[in-house]
This record gives sequence, C-alpha cells and structure tokens, in this order.
Amino acid sequence: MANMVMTRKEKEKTRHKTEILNAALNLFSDKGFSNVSMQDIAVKAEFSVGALYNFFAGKEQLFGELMDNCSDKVYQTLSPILDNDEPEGEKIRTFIRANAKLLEDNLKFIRLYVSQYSSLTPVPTYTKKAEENIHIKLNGKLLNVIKSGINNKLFRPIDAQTVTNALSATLEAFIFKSSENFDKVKIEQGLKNIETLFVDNLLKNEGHGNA
Amino acid sequence: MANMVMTRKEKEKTRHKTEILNAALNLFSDKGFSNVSMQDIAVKAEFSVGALYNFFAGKEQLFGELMDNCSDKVYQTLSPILDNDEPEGEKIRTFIRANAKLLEDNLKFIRLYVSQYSSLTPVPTYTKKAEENIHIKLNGKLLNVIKSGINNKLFRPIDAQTVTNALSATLEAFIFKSSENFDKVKIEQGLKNIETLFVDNLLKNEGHGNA
DNA sequence: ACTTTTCCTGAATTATTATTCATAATATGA
DNA sequence: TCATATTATGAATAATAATTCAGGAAAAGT
Repeated sequence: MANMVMTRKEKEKTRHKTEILNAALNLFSDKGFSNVSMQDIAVKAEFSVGALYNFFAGKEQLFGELMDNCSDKVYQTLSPILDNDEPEGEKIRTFIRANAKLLEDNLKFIRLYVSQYSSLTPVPTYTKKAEENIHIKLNGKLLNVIKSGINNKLFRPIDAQTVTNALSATLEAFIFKSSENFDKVKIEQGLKNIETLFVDNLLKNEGHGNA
Repeated sequence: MANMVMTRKEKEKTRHKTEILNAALNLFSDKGFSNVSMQDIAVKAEFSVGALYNFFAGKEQLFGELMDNCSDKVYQTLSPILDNDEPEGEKIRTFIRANAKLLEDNLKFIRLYVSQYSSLTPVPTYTKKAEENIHIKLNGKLLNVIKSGINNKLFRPIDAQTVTNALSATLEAFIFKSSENFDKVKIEQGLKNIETLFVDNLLKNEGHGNA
C-alpha cells in the first residue's frame, strides 16, 4: 500500500516475501501446484521451510496470493485498453497485440494463469474465484466493445457473445502454447494473424464506409 | 482384441477392469489426478486397494490407460467426419455439431481430456504424448479441409492455420465449459452459433456462386 | 472331495509432504 | 553491552496416500 511510510524492516520483509513468491511462481508455472513441495520452494528461495510460514499461512495461501497477483497483472494490463475511447476496431486490435507484451514481461505469470483456467479443482476454491472474476470481467468488457462496434455499424451484425468467446479462447490457447518456448517474432506474427482473422475478416463491416 | 475367443473368465476380468476404469474416470474428471487416491478409486469400484494392482501397475498407469481410451474415443468419433467426401463446408459443420453427441455420450471422458490439454505436467509424460498426437492429427485434418475449401474457392482466402487454431480452441473452451453442467439444448445452440460464426461469417466465400 | 490356480482382501510398510516448534541467530533499543 | 523482540532454522511430528504382501476366498480342474 503506502510504500513511502514503510520502515526499512518492513521493506525488507516485503522483499523477502516477494522473493518467496517469485521462487514459487517459477516452480508452480513449471510443474503445477501438486508437484511442487514447500521444500522445493524453500530451497529455491534460499529460506528454510519454517520461514515460509512466517509469510504465508500455508501452501494453499501462498498459491492463492500468487494467483491473485497474477490475475491483477493481467487485468491491469488489459482492462484499460478496452476502456479507452478509441474506435472499437482499434481497441480490439490493441487488445490482441497487448498479449505479446504481457507474455514477454510475465511469461511465468501467464503460464500459471492460463493453466489454471481450464483445470479441475486445481487448488482451494477461493483462489479460482478471483481469477474467474477477472476472466468474466474482461470478457464482459470485450463483449461490450464488440456490441458497440456492431451498433456503430463498424462491425457486421454477428452474434457478439460467440465472437467474444471465440476470440478469448483463441488468444488463451495461443498464449499458453507460446509460453512453452518464448519467441517474440513468432508471437507477434501469430497475434497479427489472429488480429487479421477476427478484425479484418470476421468483424469489419465491408459494406460500410470505414477503413 | 479378439472378443470372440475370450473365455468367460477373461471376459470377466475385462469387465472388472472396465469397472475400475469407469470409477476412476468419474473421480478423476471431477477432481483431477492428484486429488484422487487409490483408496477412493477402490471404494467407488467396490474392490480392495490391492485388487487395483492386479489390473494396473500403479496409479499413473491406470490414469494413462484411461487417457488413452479417452483420446481414442475422441479420435474415432471426429476423425471420420473430416475424412469423408462431402463438400468442405459440410464437413466443418458436421464436425462442429458432432461435439454435441460426443459430449452427451462421454461427458466425463471429454472433461478429463480437455482439462489435461492445457495443464502443466499433469501426469507422467508418456500419457500426454498420445493425447497430443491425436490433437495434432485432428488439427492437421481440419487444416487440410480448410485449405482444400480455400483452393476450391468455397472458402475465402484467409490464413488456414489461424482459422484452424481458432476453431479448435473455441470448440474446446466451449466443450469444457459445457461439461460443467450438461444442458443439451444450450450445447446445441452454442455449437450452432459457432458453426454460423466460423462457416457462414468467416469461411464462406460470398463472392462465389455456392450456397 | 481335494488340489491347484486365480483372484481378492486389507492391514502393514514405506514414502512423501505439509506443518509445527524448540532453538539459534540476528537486529533493535536502552 | 545487555535485555528484548524479531526472524530464521531444520529436525521432529502428523497426515496422507501409494504400494506390497501374507493369508483367505472362490473357481477350475482332477
């Protein structure tokens, strides 16, 4: 919260916590929740097992915080794009392209985030909640942009919900696949293709006078 | 294999094995691999824990067989559709619609199958292999159908690989979501929307004389 | 009916891990 | 420098769960 009024000690504590979360992120995003032990995390973070419990009530809580951070990051990056007041077509293009940067900066985060989404009871329920909410919120915004584009006759009159779902699923699958071995060029090319497919071929209203 | 030359005993053994696999399927598709114990499976199948080991070398092998069956089912159902000699547009429509029946008949299977696909090291590697192959094979066929449709000018000249990925991801996400609470009507409606989106709005070549 | 083979049972064994806690190290403030 | 408070350590504890196996039941063969 108020970073300025933190004592040195508090800052140090925060830093330690971040280090642990970071170690955990690397492990979880590689092997998944069940295949990582507190030992593993402790070793990677260069703390003792016991120390972890000074920062987190347990493994699930640790994972929970991680997922929350992770979801926030995704939301903070993507949500403003859909909220600004560019033309709908541009919003969607920017939204799609933004995934490249998101992936570049937060490879591990994204991998974990996406992997959780279509998994069966991965971890305690409460965690999944936050993530799902963000998913739902983002998809809601996307839906509105598409509806609005259709109303403005920028887009063709097609089923907005179905396009939204399709775009969302397509992006997610692409992102997950790309996170296996990161290649900036390929990612940008792939996203460009998705952009062309959805905006130029599917949405754009040819019959109308807009480029 | 040769069901006709099986002794009564062999048939019985096969039946028992199937019962165990079925119990396991129900549990795994609900909770995922790590959250189901051999105990759980034994109880549900009405066998003792020990008995399970007469049929399977261990938990991972059991899961492996399940996934293999599961993948086969998906492949056997969907692959012929893409192989027949209807016009490309019809193939794709049929392919999309086939997911309804697949889901109805094999809800649990499908749920498990899809959940595994975008998960991190779910279970031993060898299992995922089979499943990925099927995925790759199906997507390859789908890609060929779309390419062929483009060549025949039935479809618009768009990037075939990207459409394939998009359709595949969209279907998978829809199927996974639908498997949470099965509703035949909603599923058929949803698939119809996907069909319209991909075939009528995206692929179909309006400029050409085909319906 | 008896022997042999096959299959099943479930308690015991073994492993793995999350979690705790007494102890030690370190930092803080007088 | 010494007493106090904070934080870290890692061995011990407690759960959970996979796997094994000695012994028992059921079926098959004689």
